[in-house]
Amino acid sequence: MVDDGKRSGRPRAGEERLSREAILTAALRIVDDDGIDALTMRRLAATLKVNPMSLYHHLPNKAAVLAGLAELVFAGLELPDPGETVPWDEQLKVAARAYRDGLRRHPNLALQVLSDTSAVSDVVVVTMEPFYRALDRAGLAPREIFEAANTLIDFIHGFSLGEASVRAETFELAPDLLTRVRGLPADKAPTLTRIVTELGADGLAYDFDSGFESGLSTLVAGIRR
Amino acid sequence: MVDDGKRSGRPRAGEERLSREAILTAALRIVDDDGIDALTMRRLAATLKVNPMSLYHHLPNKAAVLAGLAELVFAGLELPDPGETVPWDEQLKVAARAYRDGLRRHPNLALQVLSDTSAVSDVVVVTMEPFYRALDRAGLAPREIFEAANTLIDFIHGFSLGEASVRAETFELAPDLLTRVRGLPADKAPTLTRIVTELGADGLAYDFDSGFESGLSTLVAGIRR
DNA sequence: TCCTTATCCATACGTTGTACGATTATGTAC
DNA sequence: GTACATAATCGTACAACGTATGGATAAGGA
Repeated sequence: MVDDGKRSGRPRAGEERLSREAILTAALRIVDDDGIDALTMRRLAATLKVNPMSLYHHLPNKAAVLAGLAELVFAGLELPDPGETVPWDEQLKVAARAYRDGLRRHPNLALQVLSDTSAVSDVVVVTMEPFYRALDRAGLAPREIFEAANTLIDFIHGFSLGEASVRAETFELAPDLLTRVRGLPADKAPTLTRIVTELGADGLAYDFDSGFESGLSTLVAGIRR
Repeated sequence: MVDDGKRSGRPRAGEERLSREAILTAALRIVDDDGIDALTMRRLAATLKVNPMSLYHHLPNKAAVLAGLAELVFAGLELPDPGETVPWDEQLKVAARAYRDGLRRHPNLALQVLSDTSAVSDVVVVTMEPFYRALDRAGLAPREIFEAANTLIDFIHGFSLGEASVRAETFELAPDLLTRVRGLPADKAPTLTRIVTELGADGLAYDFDSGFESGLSTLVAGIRR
């Protein structure tokens, strides 16, 4: 009989191998490395060198693990706030860029994060303060602040979702769109066809960064009235 | 031995019980009724009174079923285009509202639809033509049309995602936010705290429709420069 | 007629989430 | 100390899942 170090009862004080935090950290690593489908309770337990059932003492089920991950990502968001050193519109953009960057750090989690309302709303009210501050400085009424912030957040969410999905498939937008449009009957989408041919392959080259900046500018311009 | 009507070989001509379309339609029904997790190959087969393995003759795997559903939803999107009977900004809004409505018709699929790039891009180029037309009428340059359309679509996606998630949990935003904010240390989010108290419970009452309209107006104003 | 291909079914395998109960240590009350 | 509730872990087991494999039967072209 070999003592492989595994013991079956409660570990001695200070020797606990598990905690909610440790589990979530390991889970985040798995998801970041190998995608959300790679996260199974068994694999998670294995990386923690623990029996799968031990996880259930710290988290009630797998859904709670996923929710915990969303929470983790959101808690890790720290939006910088340059305050009054810059105009309000720049202040708003800085926060928006940081928000996007935070989501982008864990692309495999984008879906989970963006759709997990409970995790989101717990932290989001504090996280979004820089948005509110900037919009307040812009002179908006309370209700307008609220609505403008929501609009901006929705844009970032939609953008991030697209960015995460597309990145996940290593998808080439420009050439794909070109061939797609060329395959269309010309009268199906005349305006699109004209735009694409006017732009040509080079002009179509799209990158996410400039797409994001463009959207941001449009939104800020709209908020300014 | 009872003949229960089941026969094990190829069905006679005209008696086929399956087709890609029939499978997807049944799948959509399951998802709409009981959510995405309720969609299993076994249940799908059962509702079609067919052996689970029969599905695999028409679709290679479950992922293809999900992709097919996304495709179905997108194909069902028909954006009305009032054309020149209204100003370009109204034309844009009409298309945007229809797009949102289309997504809202299958809230349990929102995630799948919005993250399935391949299904999306195949149909989306045609579907979005009304957007391009309206933006063209606004006098934008080709590149600007492209960017503005993307921004608008991203906003709708983000908005729909939030709407679908929240609806799925029958979540009450206003009272929840109030209690949440009241539980905060007052200096954690001063601007938010001030806004919320200024608005009060009534002013906070939020409904998705007006939130969407507000975002739409902001975006249109931004596009107009 | 023969042969390929299309459609459906039966069986079976590996993987998943997790219910249940046993085992051992901790912390508190006496 | 002794007793006991509670906490942390492990072992076993099960139902449900996606789907690989292969067989049955009919369709349709050669």
